[in-house]
Amino acid sequence: MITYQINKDKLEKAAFILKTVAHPTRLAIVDLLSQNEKLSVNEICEVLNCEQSLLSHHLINMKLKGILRSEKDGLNVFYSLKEREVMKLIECIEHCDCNM
Amino acid sequence: MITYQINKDKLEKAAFILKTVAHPTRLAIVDLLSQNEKLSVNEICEVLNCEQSLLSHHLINMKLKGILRSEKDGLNVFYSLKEREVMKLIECIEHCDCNM
DNA sequence: TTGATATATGAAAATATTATCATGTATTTG
DNA sequence: CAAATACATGATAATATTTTCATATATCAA
Repeated sequence: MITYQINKDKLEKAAFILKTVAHPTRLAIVDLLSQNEKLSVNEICEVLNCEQSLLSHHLINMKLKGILRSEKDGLNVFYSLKEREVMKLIECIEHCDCNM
Repeated sequence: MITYQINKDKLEKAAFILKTVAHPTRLAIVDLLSQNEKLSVNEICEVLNCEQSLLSHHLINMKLKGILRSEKDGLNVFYSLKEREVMKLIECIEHCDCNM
């Protein structure tokens, strides 16, 4: 008999966070921000070579989901990691050698 | 000037793995299998209360992406975690307190 | 105030994922 | 062999995500 105790809520929450990060561009954003305290949309835009509006959508989405925070300074908006824990995901994935 | 060295390939690979796991049912599967060396489709089906065919799709998908392995034994097919590293994702997520 | 720059917004289009259903295959049992 | 069980498959439908594009807003500088 298999027992299973994990909270369904927790799973959904976790999947939700994972989904937020499970995208090359968004993963790159997390990665970038784990190496740079804060970056403006424009800076990220250039480094990642991503269309401004699309990047904006991503950033806002990630902020909404609690992964990033933003702070306005004049014309710029600087984004930074809200939960530096998320960095661990990247590390974990980098060490994980799933064959594909 | 921001430097960015991460391999684009690696990001895509990582996002790919993450996507595979970023789903409540699939996360539950990983979780279940981290606590039980191997389980048959039927067992997982019952514990998760998931429709057989849908579960099969999930399992095969996860196997295809290198997260699970399967082994046939008579009528049953037993699935197990191929990369126990993936468990760390769960732990990580559980400790991560992203506010949502 | 005008123009330029940085970012956001929202609708629509393109694409991908997830779920459902009907049916197929393999294995075991009687 | 026929029936039952466990699982897989594949098409389609339902839904969600991602991208694009046109435009809006805010701030700064001249």
